[in-house]
Parts: sequence; C-alpha cells; structure tokens
Amino acid sequence: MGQFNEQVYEVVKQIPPGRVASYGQVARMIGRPRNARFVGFALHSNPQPGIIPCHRVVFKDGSLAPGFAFGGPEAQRALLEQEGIQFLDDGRVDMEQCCWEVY
DNA sequence: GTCCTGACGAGTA
DNA sequence: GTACTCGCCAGGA
Repeated sequence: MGQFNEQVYEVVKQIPPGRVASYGQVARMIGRPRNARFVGFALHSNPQPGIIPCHRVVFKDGSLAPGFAFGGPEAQRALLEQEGIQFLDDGRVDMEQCCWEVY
C-alpha cells in the first residue's frame, strides 16, 4: 500500500467525536486536494475496524455515500447522533457546526 | 504485465 | 441552475 492510505487513516483516526470531516478536507490535509475520491476508496478498501471512524467522514455537502457499508445510512446516522452531531432536515450532517477544525 | 473501476470535488459548458 | 468532464492513486480482474 502506498503512504497515501496510511495518511488517510492517520487523519481520519484523529477526527474527534462529535465532529465530521469531508473527503476533500481529509485529502487536503494529507497534501492531496484532488484525491478526495481515493480518501473514500482508501476507507472502503482498508477500513481498520475500531480504528478508523469511517462514519465521521462525509461529503462536502454533509451527506454520505449512497451505498454505505455499515448496514445502511440509518446506522451511520445513529452513530453520528450518538456523538452529538446534529442532522439537518435534509438528513445531512450539520457541517456548519460539526465540521472538524484542525488546530 | 495491462486495463478498468472506484465512499469525491471543483471547474467549465 | 443543471450537466458533464478532468484530476488523481490504488487495487482487483
């Protein structure tokens, strides 16, 4: 595996509870602003169970991929709600309040 | 070994 | 405002 995936995991692992990050944001953090695609692909390809909170990585819009792998979008929504993430009426994450800020 | 596809995002037409 | 294309890397067939 290339370091790209490792970097992705490293960043995603650092997302604190109650916060979400977009694929593009993660991609930008690892120095690959155009690799947002592969951020999601990396998580899909090699999700370390219990280490990588994939559910905290969402679209820039705040919504998730159509074919999620947790067991349905409902499962993810439940997980995010448990962490205190607020959902909009559209069923999207409130990126305005929950977007992960890098220190 | 080569070709194709894949959890995105931003720009252009 | 909507639709389409390009960019980028890695893994599977």
